[in-house]
Amino acid sequence: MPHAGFKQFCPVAMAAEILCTRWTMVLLRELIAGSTRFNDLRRGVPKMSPTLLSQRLKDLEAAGIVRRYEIPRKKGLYEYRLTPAGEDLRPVVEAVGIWGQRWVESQLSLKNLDPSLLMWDMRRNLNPQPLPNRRTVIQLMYPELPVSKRTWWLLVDPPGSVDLCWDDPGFDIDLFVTTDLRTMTAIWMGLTSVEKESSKIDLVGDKAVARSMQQWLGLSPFAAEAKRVP
Amino acid sequence: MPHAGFKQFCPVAMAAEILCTRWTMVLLRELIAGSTRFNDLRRGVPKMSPTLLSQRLKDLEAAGIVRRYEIPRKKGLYEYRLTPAGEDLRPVVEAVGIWGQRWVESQLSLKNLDPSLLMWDMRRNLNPQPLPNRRTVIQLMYPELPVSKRTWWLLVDPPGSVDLCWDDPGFDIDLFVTTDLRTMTAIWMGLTSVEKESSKIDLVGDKAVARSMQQWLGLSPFAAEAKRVP
DNA sequence: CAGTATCCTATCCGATACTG
DNA sequence: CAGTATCGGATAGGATACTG
Repeated sequence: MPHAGFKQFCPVAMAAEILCTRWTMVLLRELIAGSTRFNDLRRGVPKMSPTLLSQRLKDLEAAGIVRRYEIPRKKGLYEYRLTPAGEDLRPVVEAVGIWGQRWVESQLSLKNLDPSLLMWDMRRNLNPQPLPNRRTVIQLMYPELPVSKRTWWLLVDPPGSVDLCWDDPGFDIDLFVTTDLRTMTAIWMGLTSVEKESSKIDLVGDKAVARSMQQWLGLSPFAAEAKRVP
Repeated sequence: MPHAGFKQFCPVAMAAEILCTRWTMVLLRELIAGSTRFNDLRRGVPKMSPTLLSQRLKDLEAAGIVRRYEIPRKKGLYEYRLTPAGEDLRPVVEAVGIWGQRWVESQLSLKNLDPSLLMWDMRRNLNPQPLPNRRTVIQLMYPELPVSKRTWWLLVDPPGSVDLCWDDPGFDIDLFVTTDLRTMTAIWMGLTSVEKESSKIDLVGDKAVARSMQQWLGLSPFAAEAKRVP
């Protein structure tokens, strides 16, 4: 009988029974990063089937880690929110992420490029502060990708709203960024920098916005952690 | 195809691919607690089949987390030791254990009683310091258990050696402890104390050793973490 | 002591399509 | 939008016995 428990009273074992099932840690990361709606979660774990996502959310609910609420005055819309027990998983997910950033070889991570995921994360962490105090539109283009995933727009509306579009929003573009997905991902992960990769990045448009790119690009939460793998 | 990767460059996902497979977290706890030999590891994860243990150790080796050494001058004896990457997993395992101690209901943990595991852990964490400065022998008895698992002996030899026996070592006994496994486990986990459970524990022998039981019993590494489940 | 070898199956999971 | 329904298949892993 695969997947009985570990039969250990140890808290590590008990917790691992809940936390260390396939996809769970990744889903928790997504919840902790702030996604609450089913389809937002799907975006964050695109390779997970909706059936399994649904299943895992139920498991987490049964474990007291998330709760499902209907949004007030919106019939049929739901939110998954972390309970205090769920919030308290933040140190766990952080520890896992820090270890991954330190010890997993970049080559391996960079085998899993995914523009939707990257852009979704960039949207989440983008820092509007260095940008002009007006609506700013940045177009990112990865020429090597098929048309449907090639071009993306980030709309930044002061003071803090950031939107991601995969269709031309029609506004004037402040900055055109053209590069390859691997370079952009490596920068976002903190493995390199805009400056170091300047030969691989083409920036056209507002000089100030271009110059502050490394700043407004909010990097991965783990970007500051240096690689330790020998 | 079950069990491909998550296809995410995120360090949490990359790390989870390595760390969140079945048994791995529990095995890591055992390695971090200090077990190095194959059969010691088996003792720490008794419900894991040797085949799978062997498999996981190979996986961990491939991931750069453990290394296998032949013990010098002892042909055929091996040790599994954590690499720096493995040592750096300590914060991960700690975070998982702390969360488990805080949020997993005691009832659930205490469904997984196991005298061998408990005694093995008691041996590891026992604190000889409050004991007399001579060889001290403590007999633990769980009358409800079958004979083969009923009686255990802890041999403490100053300054720091602690042995566990499951056959009468023959020495004079300083303290006879008789209780039930659930009570002893709950105490060891920090869920209650020797004093609170005094009605369920029978202590016969050296008064001083009996009185300092709560002290020399080295508790679980997570015992200090208070339950938070509502 | 330190593992292999073998067998077998329960179950997890991926894929796809569909619904209120 | 927020999930369910259904299906098949791979495989992880449990049980047990055995070996140098």
